[in-house]
Amino acid sequence: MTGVSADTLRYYEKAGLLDGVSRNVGGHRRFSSADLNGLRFVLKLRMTGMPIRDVRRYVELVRQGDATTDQRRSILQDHGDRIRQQMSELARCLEIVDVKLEMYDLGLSPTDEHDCTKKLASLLEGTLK
Amino acid sequence: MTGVSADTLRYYEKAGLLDGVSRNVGGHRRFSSADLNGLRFVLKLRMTGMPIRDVRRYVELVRQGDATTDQRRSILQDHGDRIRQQMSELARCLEIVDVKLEMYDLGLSPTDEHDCTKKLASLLEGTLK
DNA sequence: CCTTGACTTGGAGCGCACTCCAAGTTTGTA
DNA sequence: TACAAACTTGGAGTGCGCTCCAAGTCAAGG
Repeated sequence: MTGVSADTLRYYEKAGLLDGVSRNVGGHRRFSSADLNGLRFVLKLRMTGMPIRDVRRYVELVRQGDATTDQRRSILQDHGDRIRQQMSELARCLEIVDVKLEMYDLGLSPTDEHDCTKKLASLLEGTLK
Repeated sequence: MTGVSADTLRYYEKAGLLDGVSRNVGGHRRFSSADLNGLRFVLKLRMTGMPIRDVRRYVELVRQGDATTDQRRSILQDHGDRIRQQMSELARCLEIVDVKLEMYDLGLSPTDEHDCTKKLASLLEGTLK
């Protein structure tokens, strides 16, 4: 349902990223929809580069209840900022890849001296923008 | 100059990510500005998640000259697409983090049933949007 | 010339995040 | 009830990307 492997699920639970996944009589895991949404949120944090130990820390704070909301808020605020940074960094890199592609589409060798190459060099050196 | 460690530089060269870094008489590396821009481009690829083996492949194609421009163009096009995917994925995750933050800012426990919680659940389940 | 610090190499080690395995248990279908 | 498939566990193994180390060489200031 979430695209993660059973092994990863078990690993996440053991690592403390999933809280209170209940079991049936035989001991098999039964994921409630709350478990599922917890997992989905954890996956969003992971997908955006939060290390497992930090996710664990966040999940621990959730378990500790309302007294920790301030800490959690600040964790998420910081993480949101990091995501925004990642996005702008990706945008910068994409620009460079696209300029390089533009060069290829103009049929230029990447070692040629040319306006486009210079633009690329400026971008790479960070002397532009 | 680029923020990468000397060890990483040596590792990248050994791995075939840097082409033709020249040496002085004593065998010490002397990075030309071309080397530097090559490195900077490699770093853009790495920063956007291209694995080292794929960067090596790209660099090998560059070394092989003009006959490989088509392959290189398609590599960069595919990679550009992946970057765009990453960016939209980050945007989706950021939206969810921001909704969660909104909940915290409203002073709600994340386990409360509420409009905002429902919005978050819809986002997590992907039933919305 | 001498010393100190930065460089060279090959190779070992590390942290992260899974991923796989073996041996045993539970579940669902015929 | 039999049996295969899917689950359980602890722990070992894998791949990636560095990062560190030891032993030796080179470079620059006093």
